[in-house]
Amino acid sequence: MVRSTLGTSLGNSGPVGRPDIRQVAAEAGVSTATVSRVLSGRGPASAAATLAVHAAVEHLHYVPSASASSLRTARSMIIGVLVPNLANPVFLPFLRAVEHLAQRYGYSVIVADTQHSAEVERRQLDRLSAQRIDALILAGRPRDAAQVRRLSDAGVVVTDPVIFAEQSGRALQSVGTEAVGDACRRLQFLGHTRVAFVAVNRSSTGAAGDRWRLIDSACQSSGLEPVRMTVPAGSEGARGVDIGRAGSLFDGLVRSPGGPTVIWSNSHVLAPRLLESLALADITIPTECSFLTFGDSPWAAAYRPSISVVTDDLGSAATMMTSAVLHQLGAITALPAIEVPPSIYRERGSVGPAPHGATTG
Amino acid sequence: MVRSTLGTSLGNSGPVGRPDIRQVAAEAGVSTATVSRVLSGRGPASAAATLAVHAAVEHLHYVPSASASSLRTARSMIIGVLVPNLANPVFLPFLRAVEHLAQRYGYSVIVADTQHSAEVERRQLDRLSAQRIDALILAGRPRDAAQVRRLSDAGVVVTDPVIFAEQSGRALQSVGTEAVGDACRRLQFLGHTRVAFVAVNRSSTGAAGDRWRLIDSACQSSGLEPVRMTVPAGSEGARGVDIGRAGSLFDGLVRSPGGPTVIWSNSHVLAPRLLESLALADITIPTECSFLTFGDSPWAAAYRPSISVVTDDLGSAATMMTSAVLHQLGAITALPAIEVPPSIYRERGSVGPAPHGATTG
DNA sequence: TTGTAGGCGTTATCAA
DNA sequence: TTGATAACGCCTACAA
Repeated sequence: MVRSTLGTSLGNSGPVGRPDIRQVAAEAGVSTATVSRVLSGRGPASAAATLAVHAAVEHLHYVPSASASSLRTARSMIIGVLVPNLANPVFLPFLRAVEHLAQRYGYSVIVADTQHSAEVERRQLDRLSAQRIDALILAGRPRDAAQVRRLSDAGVVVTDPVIFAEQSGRALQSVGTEAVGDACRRLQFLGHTRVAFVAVNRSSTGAAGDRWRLIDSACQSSGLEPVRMTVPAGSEGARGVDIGRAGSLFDGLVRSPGGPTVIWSNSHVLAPRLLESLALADITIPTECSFLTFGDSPWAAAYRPSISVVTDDLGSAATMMTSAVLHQLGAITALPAIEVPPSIYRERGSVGPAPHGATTG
Repeated sequence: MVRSTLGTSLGNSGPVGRPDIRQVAAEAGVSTATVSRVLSGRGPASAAATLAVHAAVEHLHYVPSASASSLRTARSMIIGVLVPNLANPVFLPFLRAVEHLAQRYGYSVIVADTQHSAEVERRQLDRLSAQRIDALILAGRPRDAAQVRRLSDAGVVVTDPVIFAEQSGRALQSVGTEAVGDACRRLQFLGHTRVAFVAVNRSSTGAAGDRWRLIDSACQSSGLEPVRMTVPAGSEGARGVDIGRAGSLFDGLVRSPGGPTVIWSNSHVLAPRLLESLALADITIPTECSFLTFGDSPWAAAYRPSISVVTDDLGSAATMMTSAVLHQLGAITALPAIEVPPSIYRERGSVGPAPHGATTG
């Protein structure tokens, strides 16, 4: 009989392979079935057997193979998280929340960064599919809905994507709606008329598009004039915005009569670059121009003037999504009745009254 | 024969289970062995067979089970990343780099956040062990070296932890040494004498300890007097530092004769809180006190005065570590001869000459 | 170039 | 309460 060549590759004095459930059984003087029952907690086991098994496990440092278990039980105990762009820090609290909750219930988390590419997304989903993930948490809208649906059809628990659009009915998806309205009303009250929403020029679909629609409609309601601006995407991760160019852009824009009196940054990553551009153009905040951004952080609060934000607490959102997922997976019995954390408009020093005379169109 | 109850749970009209390699074989009119050979690329296969198999795969949306494959081949195609604290944004580029490289070679990445807890770490390592990860990347120093060694003994490729200590010989671990020296020499040149290194009060071992030793010895070489300060750890993730208290702390400290003229923040998360504290105490930077921090970001650059940093490009470090790992795993043949990206002292506006009269001890 | 068959480590069934 | 045993889906040595 060929015991396969695997694991025989090393000399007999080298590190011995991992212990088997059979070795544990032998050491404990019971059958493998008993070991399995004791360790999984499913099925009866005498106190004596339990003790013996645990002793053997300790002694041998036995850790059961997830592959074998998954194969047998058809549950991988893995949750996949599909992130549109891991470079964006907003996903860190998100990921963290998912990971914390997941690990508490014995699940592992596989991160898959789409890198804003349909091709990468396809491969990532294939990989997650291969891993037979029990659940998929979408931190952004997937490019290929069909592939996701296929996973769902195969029994994977799939969440709705976390997006910031107004049109969808789901509670988690409406994140942002109210706060954007609050911000717009407030800007209007302060005498502003024209708002420039600035996003990085990406392949159209994405959070920016959703947010734009959101802002657009909120502005209409408040009688504000929204303007959509894009800055070119630079090299990933480094300094993405050509600051000099953006500086002159703002210079001509903000100072011209009829120009916007509010700059609204689409993302927390973009904001500091825009702020630097404004500083280079010697535009003072909030006297000449108010400023706000999506996404909060200690840095935004520490900046002078401190930066107003519309923020979403993605961590809480992730906790809720993960709870729901774990509930569907049967890991949590009662779904805690937590409300969706509303997004918040947090006004700070960077938003002030519109500069005099700016209200004349 | 009992075909098990799994997969029979749903009615015959519901979503059908995932296709099997046997179904693919049947559809393609070949044997399972041929399917396996075609898909893995290992072993011969005729053009006709290859074509038929691929057609069947497309048609059935077949994705091979990683569990089964792992079980058989003893390779999980999973890389584990152990992070000491996912709340810290410095790990985002790190994680991103690992994930990008890993996925390019077919590996999935499981994130395990230690949450600065030995107990959580143990469970996380157990889980990673259960998943039979092929490699473990340590983004921080593990509490329990023994457990990690056991993984290593079991054949898992384990990296050295990314730490910032001076004592170790490995290139990747020396990240930080030079730059800290640069910063100290520069501070000395600017007339500074006393440097306060501020860290969050954690359970001693960690990057802060390593960095402290690093700074301590670098200061000695430059004739600077280092002082170690800690601020209490607050609720995780929220506002971790009691700003009011820290403010008064700095007030008494910086303004007293013989007090430090440089505040050096241990982390990029801590920095904005300290800055806010300094602002509350009306301490002006860099006139009254210079400021620098570990870890860079667009926000640090955008801050006024812009913040000097000692930064490490953990993304590049992660790329290197992952390359090395993939090399050891046999996924990459030739290890690219990239130099270790040296850490950099990036002086910006927040560091200036020592205030007059401060040099008298 | 292809097919047959056995086993990877675990769990669940069933009989004792 | 326990143990023997048959799968889970895939890979690969070996024979054809």
